[in-house]
Amino acid sequence: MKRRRGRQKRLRGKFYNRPTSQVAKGLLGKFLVRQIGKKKLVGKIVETEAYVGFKDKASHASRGKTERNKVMFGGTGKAYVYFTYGMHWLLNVVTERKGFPAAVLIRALEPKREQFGNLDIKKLRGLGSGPARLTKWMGIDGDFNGEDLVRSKRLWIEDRGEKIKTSQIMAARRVGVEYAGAWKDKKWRFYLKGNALVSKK
DNA sequence: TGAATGATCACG
DNA sequence: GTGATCATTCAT
Repeated sequence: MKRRRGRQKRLRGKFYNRPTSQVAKGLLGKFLVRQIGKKKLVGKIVETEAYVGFKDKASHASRGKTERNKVMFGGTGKAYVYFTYGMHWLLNVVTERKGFPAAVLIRALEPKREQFGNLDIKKLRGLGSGPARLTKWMGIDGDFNGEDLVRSKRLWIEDRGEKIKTSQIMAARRVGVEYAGAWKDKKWRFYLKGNALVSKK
């Protein structure tokens, strides 16, 4: 039996070094891969949010560089992982040029069918639907802060040839940023239309 | 709707 | 040092 191969392409720096909303939309339909020893956890990205620049009041970077957010100011394609609410880890991918703080929050994954075809939708949501759920599922914590997704052997994003049409991409207000003044109404959350793993409608 | 739960940030 | 806040989730 021949193994089909060669269709999976890891995303490179060029993909991430673009305007953040474009990257956020571009990540929909790509696959987040977590390699743990010989095991792989794979989930399709179905929901993202863009956090852009110094002015975005919803962004951690709006009040300048700090110990926590410094990865956002560094190179593109790095993971920005932070702890919040005293119990949750959230995963972002850093975008745009060095020195300009911007990132895409990964909000929901659709666990790959081959691994989880026997689970009902409720259990799949428990794994991948929500930014803190997916990090818990994949075992992503502060140790991954600054991880280079272009080179890492344990975490990356790849293109598996799935094509997403513009008409499938929905834009909405971001979640949990009511404090952000006028910026709370920016439609910088993107998700795949009709997908059951999206965290909020 | 509210509790859980602790790092981070602004302030002084 | 201290107190308020928080890019969430789960149980009530």
